[in-house]
Amino acid sequence: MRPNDLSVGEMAARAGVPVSTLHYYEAEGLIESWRTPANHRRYDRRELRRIAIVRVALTVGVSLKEVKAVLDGVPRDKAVGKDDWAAAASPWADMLDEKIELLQRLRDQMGFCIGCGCLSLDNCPLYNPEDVLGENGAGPRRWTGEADERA
Amino acid sequence: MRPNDLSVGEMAARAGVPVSTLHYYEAEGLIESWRTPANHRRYDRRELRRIAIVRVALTVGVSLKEVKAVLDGVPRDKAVGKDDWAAAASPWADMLDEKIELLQRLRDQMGFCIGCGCLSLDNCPLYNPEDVLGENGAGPRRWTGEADERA
DNA sequence: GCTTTATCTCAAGTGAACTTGAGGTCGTAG
DNA sequence: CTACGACCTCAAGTTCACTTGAGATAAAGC
Repeated sequence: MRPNDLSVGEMAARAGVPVSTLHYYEAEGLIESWRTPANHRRYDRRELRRIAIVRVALTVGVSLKEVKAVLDGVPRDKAVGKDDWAAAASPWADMLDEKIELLQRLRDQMGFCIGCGCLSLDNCPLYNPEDVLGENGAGPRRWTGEADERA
Repeated sequence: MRPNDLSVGEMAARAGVPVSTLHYYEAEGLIESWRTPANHRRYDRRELRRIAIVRVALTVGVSLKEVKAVLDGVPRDKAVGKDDWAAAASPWADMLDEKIELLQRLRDQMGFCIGCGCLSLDNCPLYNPEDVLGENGAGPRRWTGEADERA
C-alpha cells in the first residue's frame, strides 16, 4: 500500500526510543498508525516529528497531556508546514517563555532571588507557585522574625 | 534557641508547598532541620532558597537526584553567597544550556528540525537522545525508503 | 481540665510515564 | 517443515515525586 511507511521497529530505531514507548504513545493518542494485513503497525514518516516533539517536551518538563493538547491541534490529513506547527503551539508560548526565564536564571547565577532584587521568596517574580500571594491578599508577607533573607 | 527559625508549617506557607513535601525533601536529604525539645522541626531561613531551587528545577525537568547533587555542593556552615551557588551549579551549565535551546526552538517555531536544516531526526543537533549515532558508528543513517522528511 | 491545632512517625496509596513478561501470530530463511 | 525474528495483545510491574491516613504527642486557648 504505502511502501515508504515505517514499521514500529524502524520507527523505534529512528526516533531513539523503545518499541514499547511507541505502543504507549499510540495508546495515549499521541501518534497514529495503520495496520498491514498481518496486523502490524505502519507509520507515516510524519509521526517521527511528533515523537521528537514529545521527547523534547518531556525533557523540559512538559507533560504528555500538555503535548497531546498541542498535537491534537496539528492537522493529520494535509501536508503540514511550519506555520501549522507554530499555530498549534501558540498556547504554549507563555509557559515556554516562563520556563526559559527560569532556566536562564538557574544557569546564570543560581541566585535568581538575589538577582531579581526581591527580599523574600513569595514576592519573587520568578517564583510564585499557584500565585499564592494573589489568593491571600496583596502586599509583601510579614512574619514574626525580622532577620533578612540572605542565604 | 534560634527564634527566627521557622516551623514546618511556616516554611510550607512561605515556600508554597505542603508540609508533606518538606518532610519528603528532608527525608531525601535536600533540606535540613534541627528539632525543638518537643521534636518539632525548625528550619534556618536558608532552607527556603534550597526549596525554591528544587521547585524551579522540577518544573524544567531536572530530577530531584540531580538537584541533590548540586545542593550537596553548597556549604551549610557559612554564610553562602552568590558565588557559592554559582560554583555548585557549574556542573549544570551544559544541561541547562541544552534545555534552554530546546525550549527556544519549541517556542519560536515548533519546527526545530526544519529550522536547523537537517533532513532527518537522527542527525539533528538538537535531538540526539543518548547519542545513539555515536554508539552505532559515525555518519548519517540510511534507510530503505527515500521519501523526504518533510512532515 | 479539656479541646483544638500543630506537629510527629511510618506505612501505604497515587499518577505519570513507561517497561516487562507471558503467550500467540506471521513470514521468510534454511 | 521447522526455526527465527519481528510483530501482536494485555496485564502487571517499576520509578519518581509525592500524598494520604492512622495513631500518637504536646503546647496553647477557654
